[in-house]
Amino acid sequence: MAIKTVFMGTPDFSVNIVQALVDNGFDVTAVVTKQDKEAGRGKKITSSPVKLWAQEKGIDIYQPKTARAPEFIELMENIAPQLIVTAAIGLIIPKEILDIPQYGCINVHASLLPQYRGASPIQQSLLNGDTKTGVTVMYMSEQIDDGDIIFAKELDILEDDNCGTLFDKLAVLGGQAMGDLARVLAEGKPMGTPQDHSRATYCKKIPKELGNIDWSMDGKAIVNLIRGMTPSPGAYTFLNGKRIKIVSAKSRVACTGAHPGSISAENKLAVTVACGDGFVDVLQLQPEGKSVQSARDFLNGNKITSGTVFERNIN
RNA sequence: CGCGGGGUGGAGCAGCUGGCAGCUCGUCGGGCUCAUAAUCCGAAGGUCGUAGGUUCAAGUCCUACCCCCGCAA
Repeated sequence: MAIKTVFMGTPDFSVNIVQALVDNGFDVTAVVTKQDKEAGRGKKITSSPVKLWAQEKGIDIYQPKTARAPEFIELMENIAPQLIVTAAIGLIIPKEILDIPQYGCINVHASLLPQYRGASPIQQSLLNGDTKTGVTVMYMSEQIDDGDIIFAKELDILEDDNCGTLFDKLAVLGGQAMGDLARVLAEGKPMGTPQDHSRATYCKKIPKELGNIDWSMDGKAIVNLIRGMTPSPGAYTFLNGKRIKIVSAKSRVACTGAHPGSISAENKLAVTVACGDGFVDVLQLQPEGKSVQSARDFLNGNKITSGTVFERNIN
């Protein structure tokens, strides 16, 4: 028997989850997603990925300004779903709605809770240089990501992973988790295990200024910053008054008296930058107005001489 | 009509005030090397985003359009 489900989510990550719900036999009768907004060049009106997906599938779409609105609560009562699944919905769900479905309101969160509750779990785990992450399937409560855990799936973070690749991997893992969820629900409403609240950590929305690289930091920290900020909003630095995004890099510890940020153009395959405890070999970058290019291409087109310095400000 | 950068041989770039299309890399052939992402010699490869216009002459000036990208949201 198909479980009547309402899905709530907004970004691409969420699309994978709903798609997986459909693939696993859930009866997704409606999706709730954020309102359309002006975005991008030319300020065009843009719909959320979940909305575009639902339009294609012909599934009902609701875009409340706030989930607390009485008419929205009433709407949910009328739909009377047996289950609500949420994934990265930018809305706070009131208790009145949490209590509607018999199977509860289940959230998919991109971290191993209780670590990284909040808005930017994937970014934070990379910024901290973690080697393991995962997705947690849990009941929603009235507090942020603190509900009882149904189950979690782990994933190793590789050195080459950045926010973009990890996002994709976790979206896939989240999709698999929906398959697991379907099997669990087939045996009735599962019991959740309370989180160890004493070990909880929180992460807020990442401010884009964080991407401004401080070359005096340790190489490892700079590389983790780059990994966590890429592809969006990106880690950046300035050269000759122009912003340059650093897309990927490796670090190595070495003795150097070089001024942090100064470039040594010895290697043709990397832009080698001095940092706090050695060097950061920049492998891919993106000058303002250009597209992403390899360090090799960058060096071919720009006459970089040793002593050129990446700055923190426009100057 | 939010602000701005850009579309030039396979790649990344230069080409100021219009007058034989250049640089770095790659590719192909050859030399030197135990060897090489090193080095030397040589070669191929471009309707300069598209369509018009100005001019004796346009990559270079003017007009319209298409595409890519950064910022801001």
